[in-house]
Amino acid sequence: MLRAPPGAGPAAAARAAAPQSLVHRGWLRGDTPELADHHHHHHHHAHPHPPHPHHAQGPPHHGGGGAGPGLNSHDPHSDEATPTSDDLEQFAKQFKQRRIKLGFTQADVGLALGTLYGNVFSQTTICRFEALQLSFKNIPTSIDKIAAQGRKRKKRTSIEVSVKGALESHFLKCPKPSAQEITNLADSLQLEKEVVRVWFCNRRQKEKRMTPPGIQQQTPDDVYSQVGTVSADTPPPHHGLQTSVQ
DNA sequence: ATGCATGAGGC
DNA sequence: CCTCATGCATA
Repeated sequence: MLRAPPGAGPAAAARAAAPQSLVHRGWLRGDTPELADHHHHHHHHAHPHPPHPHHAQGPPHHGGGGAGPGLNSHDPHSDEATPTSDDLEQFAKQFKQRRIKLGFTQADVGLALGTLYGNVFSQTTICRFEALQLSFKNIPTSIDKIAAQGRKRKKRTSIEVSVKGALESHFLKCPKPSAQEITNLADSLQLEKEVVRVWFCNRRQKEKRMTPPGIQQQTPDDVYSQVGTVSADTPPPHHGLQTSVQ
């Protein structure tokens, strides 16, 4: 699966990466996401805990699937990085292509980022970023998360396919069962209540990633009926589907 | 690439 | 307890 980078360890990866303050504005609209060495870069060290709004809700993210209609309510006030879903998509795409071209793995990138900014990203995060399954609510939070880890993680319980099927069935009927329902469902399936509860939580998250706003399953005509409502913006065709896997 | 798990923050 | 963002471990 993951193989060592072609004659290049993390060191090489670190040497190569150098976007600007990834955790800030530079990373969404700055110059091209060049992984190749750059020029100036005043390393303003990563601040411990800026009063970042941990996670604001309201998913402006849309799946890479269908072209994202201009649903952005770009705040007119000249603050700054009000990332456009469109920009993100383009950036992610270029980012991935560049990364692959240079022969780096997602893990390499995440590690390199950590080496440079003390902000480590996991392979998972890089992967989800490239797949546009991240919302950018808070990029710098990974620090909080990894810092909080110092506990014994429960072994991943593997749920049998048959059981998964049963859970799926219930999910279709009731995506959000009550504590009581979870309890007896867990009982009938011989699983810990917590496992079932978490399963539903994760299943709901998955649902949102698979059916994000922007996935019009209606007739193509419908997508055109909304132009002129939000903005006279011209939605670029984009790609149809993200089928390319590593 | 993705499934299950952990945690923060919000009701 | 839920939602979200993340990550370890795994298929």
